[in-house]
Amino acid sequence: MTTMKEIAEKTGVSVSTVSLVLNDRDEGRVKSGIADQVRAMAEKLGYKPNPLARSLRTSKTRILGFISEEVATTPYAGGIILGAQAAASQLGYMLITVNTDGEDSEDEEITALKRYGADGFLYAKMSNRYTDVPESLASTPLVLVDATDRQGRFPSVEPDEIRIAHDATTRLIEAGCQRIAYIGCSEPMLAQDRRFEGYRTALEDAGRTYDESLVCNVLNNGPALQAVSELFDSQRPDGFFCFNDARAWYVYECAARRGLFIGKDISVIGVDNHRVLAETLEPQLTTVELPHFEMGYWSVCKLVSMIEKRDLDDIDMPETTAPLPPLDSPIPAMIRCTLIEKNSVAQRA
Amino acid sequence: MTTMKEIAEKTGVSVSTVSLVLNDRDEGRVKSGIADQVRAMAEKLGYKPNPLARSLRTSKTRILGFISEEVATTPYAGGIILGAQAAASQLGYMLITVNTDGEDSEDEEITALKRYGADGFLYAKMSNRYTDVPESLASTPLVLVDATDRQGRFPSVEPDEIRIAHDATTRLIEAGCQRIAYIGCSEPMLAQDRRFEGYRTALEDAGRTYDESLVCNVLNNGPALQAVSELFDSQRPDGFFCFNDARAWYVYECAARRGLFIGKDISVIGVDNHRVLAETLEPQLTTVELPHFEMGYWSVCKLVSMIEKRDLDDIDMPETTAPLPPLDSPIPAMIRCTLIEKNSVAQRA
DNA sequence: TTGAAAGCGCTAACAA
DNA sequence: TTGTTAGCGCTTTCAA
Repeated sequence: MTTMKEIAEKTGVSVSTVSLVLNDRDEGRVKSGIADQVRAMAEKLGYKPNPLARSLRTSKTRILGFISEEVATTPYAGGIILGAQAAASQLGYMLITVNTDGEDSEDEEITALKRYGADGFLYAKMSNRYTDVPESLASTPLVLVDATDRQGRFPSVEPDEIRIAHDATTRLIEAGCQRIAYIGCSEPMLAQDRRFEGYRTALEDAGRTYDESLVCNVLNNGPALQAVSELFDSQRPDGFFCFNDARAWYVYECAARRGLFIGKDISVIGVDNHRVLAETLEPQLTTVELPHFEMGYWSVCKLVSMIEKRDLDDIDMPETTAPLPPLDSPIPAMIRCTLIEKNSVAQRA
Repeated sequence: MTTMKEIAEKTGVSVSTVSLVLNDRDEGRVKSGIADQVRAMAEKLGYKPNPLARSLRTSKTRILGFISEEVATTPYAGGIILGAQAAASQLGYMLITVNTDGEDSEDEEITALKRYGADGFLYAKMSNRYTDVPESLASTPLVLVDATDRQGRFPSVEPDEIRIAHDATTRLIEAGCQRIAYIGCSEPMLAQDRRFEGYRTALEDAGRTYDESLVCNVLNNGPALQAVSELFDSQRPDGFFCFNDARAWYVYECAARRGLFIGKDISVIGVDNHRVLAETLEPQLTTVELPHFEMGYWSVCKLVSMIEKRDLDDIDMPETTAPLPPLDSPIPAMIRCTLIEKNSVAQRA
């Protein structure tokens, strides 16, 4: 590893000059001839600054801590982390991802990260909920990801759940569904409340009346299938908006057992948390993809702008995001919908 | 943040003494009275060493790089990372997880990590394959995770695929299944070859003849369901060993469409890559969980033992896991798989 | 316009 | 048994 010292020696200048030049602080302070020489030598020797030494001096590490309970364990987390990493690397930061098992380890991991000098933190949850931020985090720059600070002290980046649900339900309406059910989540969380709201207002916006007997909130196990089954038979819906793919699966199962086909007899849109389902059932199940990548990406941009106290308007998203597919599907019952939208990420505060 | 200097001043000794004591190198070099005083003061002041400064001096960072293509994007990766993180944190290391999008970014990320001073690397793949290790990694301590070095230069930690398949198939035999099918993966990879081998030898070990018409290797999409369907009808198997849960899904689908029930009419064991399925279909599907946590954990132990050039026999797995072979296991490249069986297979008399 | 010098917090060889 | 000293590689006054 080449050091500034070597460059200084080989160029016949002092280390301070090298430092000045290589940090682009030479404007009007170092003769441009010298500056050029230094730069050339640095290039030739393949100089790369030693971040450790720099950090020791500046107490800025360009390290970001990404803290999540289960996030990194769940499939959909991947997108968030990927996005966060992309942004970090583009902005010259390094992302350290840490999983905490909920309780104990959390504070430990946070202190560890702090000692390594993390400049700021991302605090991510699995699904949008009101969240209490651990005290140990309160003193450093912090952005919540797919979570909302209960005390409203910290900025957060979250998907626009209402809109997601509104869009999905509207799709079902436009596909000609008459009786649209909502298979939700019976655990309390923002995502559930908001998706339900989106479902409801979409119906109302289309001039329909919301019918609570078409709603069924279940957990991810046990009696869920039974509950969906009952709804299926008693209400005979022809369209389903599902909180996630696990729930869409129950509908799928009901249909299979009754000899019905999704995309033909009934329409289903599910928010796709676990990519498997989309991959496995692709032709039949319509999925809504949450803008995970974008969430991660945007959170990091936000965080860095806080750390460096500057606007990051110049930073734009990479082109990885897909546009909304047109709604011209020939078979109305089969709506293929991959909803990835940059602007469906709502930014708060 | 308290520094050694402060401790030195408040205790009236020199920094070197403090350093000696706090690094437990004071045996016979510092009077025990002084040592005690120093330790007490450190404790009182809540001293934590500054890893940056230490690293700058020692050029050891206690940072480990975890590199994976898609791993962190896929659900089952979570376990590996969790395990790796657990081990790292227990051994006093920090894990930096990096996703590369395959080609370009890989070398970049690696160099970045190297500049941050990573002491060693974990290189993980999604499913056991022969892997070419990037040149940039060849010079540092390295352990492959769920992958095998094509040139055999680096140690790797992988599940015992043959045994997994053998166990699963045997289980089906014991459950009384007469015609056991294997739904495999048609992409070439070690895991597929080995699982197939395990399936086959299990049959033979039970005195049965392997029948190739009961084997169906498919991809994860398109014609897969069709192929499984045909096998289902033409061969009428009563037991299925599936390469992964996506494939178990096809069997599930076939059963549902024919009014059959898993766990009653047919038995299915699938290797559970995507935890969702286990959660959703828990009562019906028998799953084999790969020892992901253990793989991660053990890889880190192995890596650290290489870095520190010492045995880690004293390090044992946390309680959540099954016993592991000693580090100098006769087949060093292979880790014995821990089979976690969640549910029972349909029992036939 | 440049360089000398101090120091970030720590370790380690060497003196005392 | 303890302290002095010299850095690790970099940034940043302050003088020249």
